Parts: sequence; structure tokens; C-alpha cells
Amino acid sequence: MGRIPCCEKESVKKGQWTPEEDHKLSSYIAQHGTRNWRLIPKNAGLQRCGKSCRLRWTNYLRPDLKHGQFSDTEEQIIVRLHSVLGNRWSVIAAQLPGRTDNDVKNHWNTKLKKKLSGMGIDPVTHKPYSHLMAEIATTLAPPQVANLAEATLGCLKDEMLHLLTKKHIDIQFQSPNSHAPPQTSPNSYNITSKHESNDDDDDDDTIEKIKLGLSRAIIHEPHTTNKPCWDANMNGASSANFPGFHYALPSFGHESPWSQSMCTAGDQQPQFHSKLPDNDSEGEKDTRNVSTMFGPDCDLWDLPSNDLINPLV
DNA sequence: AAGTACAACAACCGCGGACCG
DNA sequence: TCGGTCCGCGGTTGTTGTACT
Repeated sequence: MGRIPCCEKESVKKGQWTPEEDHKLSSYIAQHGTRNWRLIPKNAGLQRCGKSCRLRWTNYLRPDLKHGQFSDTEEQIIVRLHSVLGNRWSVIAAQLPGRTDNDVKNHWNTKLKKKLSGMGIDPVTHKPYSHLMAEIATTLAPPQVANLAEATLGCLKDEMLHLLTKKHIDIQFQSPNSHAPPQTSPNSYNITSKHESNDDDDDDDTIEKIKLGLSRAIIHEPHTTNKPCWDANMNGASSANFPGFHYALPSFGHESPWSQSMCTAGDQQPQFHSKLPDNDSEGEKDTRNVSTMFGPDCDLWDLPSNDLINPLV
């Protein structure tokens, strides 16, 4: 025996709600409350599924909802809670008055995930990508590590070029030995890009410089110590993308962070920091060590109990 | 001005747990 | 204890608005 449908699918309307429907639903709920969602659409004169009514009310019509932009403080709370709770949007939303789980989820998927990725932080684990790569590397045999490293370089390079040039990119790896397959640890790379237009010389100069810089960065991992130098100074460019909240990204001199971590796997824990908001002041933010907040043994990242609006179970 | 790509938001869907008789 | 029903959650898809070419 299957699950019975929540409503008769044929007779219910779907899609965007009209102002008239909103008014009907709001008026009915103002008078009768939200008991029994199944009956609400029928009694309110709506050709909608009860589920759809509930969603419309909880996500949009409820009078206590905030509809504006998320503040920096709200974003910080989401990131911090997500690092511990994962995708438990309803629990996270419970800490943000006026925000719904749908709001939080959408904001995470459209903005915060990208911000973290842009900072070199994996939005799923909240660890630096370099750290993840190091963890993966410890589980693989050296040849597999080499292949993984090369594949990752390719992905990163593609994405960086795409972001930087916003033009069609066609990248070719070329080994100095033309007979050798590209995956055999090339000593040099030749990056070429196809542009859809050549009418802007200045723009192309810039792009060429970017490509050259990337090529150099990819080719050489020279002259630095094996120890990553985690940047305790929070003024890096990456954090500028996330005002009010800072993961300190590792600084490896001229090396790519992940490649350095591959060489120093298990060697040193990153010491990254986060600026957290004062309870009320947006302007003044204290700095705490995130290793205690995001580490495996963190106690809900030292969050003072009065930071939480609702108890977390 | 038109077409395209992308971002943001709104809504839907299916599942699982809670509740109740 | 069990089955039926309802509600809430999280993932996914659809729609709209905006920027860019």
C-alpha cells in the first residue's frame, strides 16, 4: 500500500502565488490559525495543496519574516553552524530570527558556498582544500598522488583562467617531449587560450600576463621551506571577499597551497583564524583561533551560549 | 535591441519521523 | 504494537531578474 497523496493532484494549482491567493491564505490563517494544513486550502477557498499553503506561509507570508539581505553577522552564524551541523537548515534557521530554512539554504547555495570556495575552503568540510588534498594524499600510493595532483592542477588552472579572462579557454598541456603523454609529469606547460575577439589589445595583454603567471606558478615549486607558513595576519585578499568573517588561508610563498600540503601531510595543523562579531557591534570584531572552532574536537566552536537563540539538540 | 548566461529566489517533491486511534 | 495520517525537512527544479556580449 503506497503513500496516499497529500491532495488531489488534478484539481490543485501549482506555480507562483498571486497576491489574491496570498491575501486569502493570510486572512484565513489570521482568523483560524495553522492547524490542519490539509483543510486550510479548502476552507480558505484556495485551489492549492495543503503542503503548498504551508510552504507559502512559512517561507513568505509569515509576518515575522525578514525579507532583506543577509547581514555579515547572519552569514557568520550560518557558516559557523554549518561547519558543525551540516545541512540542517531548520536548526540553523532557528538561530536566525526572521529567516526560514529555505532562506538559509538558498543563501548558502547561491552565495556562501561560493565565497568559501573562493577562499580556498571546502564548503562541505570547512577545511582548506590544501588540507583535504593532504589527507587524500596520505591514503594513496605515490603514483596515484602524482596523477591526482596533475588532474587537480588542470582543474584549478581551467577555473582560474576562466574566472580571470571570462573568455573561452582552450588549454593544452604540452610535454617538452612531444611523444610523451601529458600525464607523465611534464616539466613545462604551454597554456594557450582562444579568445572570441581580438579587438582589445590591452585586454589581451592582461590575459597573456595572467597566463604567463599561471604557467610559472604551475611549473615551479621552488625555494621555500617544507613548512607551510600559515598566515596569522587576516588581511589577505581572500578575506576581503567575506567581510566580517575571515578564514586565514595559508601562505606558502610562491607555492600553491595544496602542493605544499601534499609534501607536508600530517606535518602541521593549519592555524587559521576567524574574526567573529561582537554580539551587537558590526564594527568591532574580536579574533579567535578557528582551530578550536572548526577542529574535530571543538565544542561547538566555543560559541558563547548567549550567541544562540535556540538550544541546539 | 536582442540574445545569452548567470544569480537569486520561490516552489515542488519525496522521504522520514511524530502523532494518534 | 501497528497502520494511517500529517507535518517538517532537505534536495531539487523552475521562474524571474539582471548583467553582459
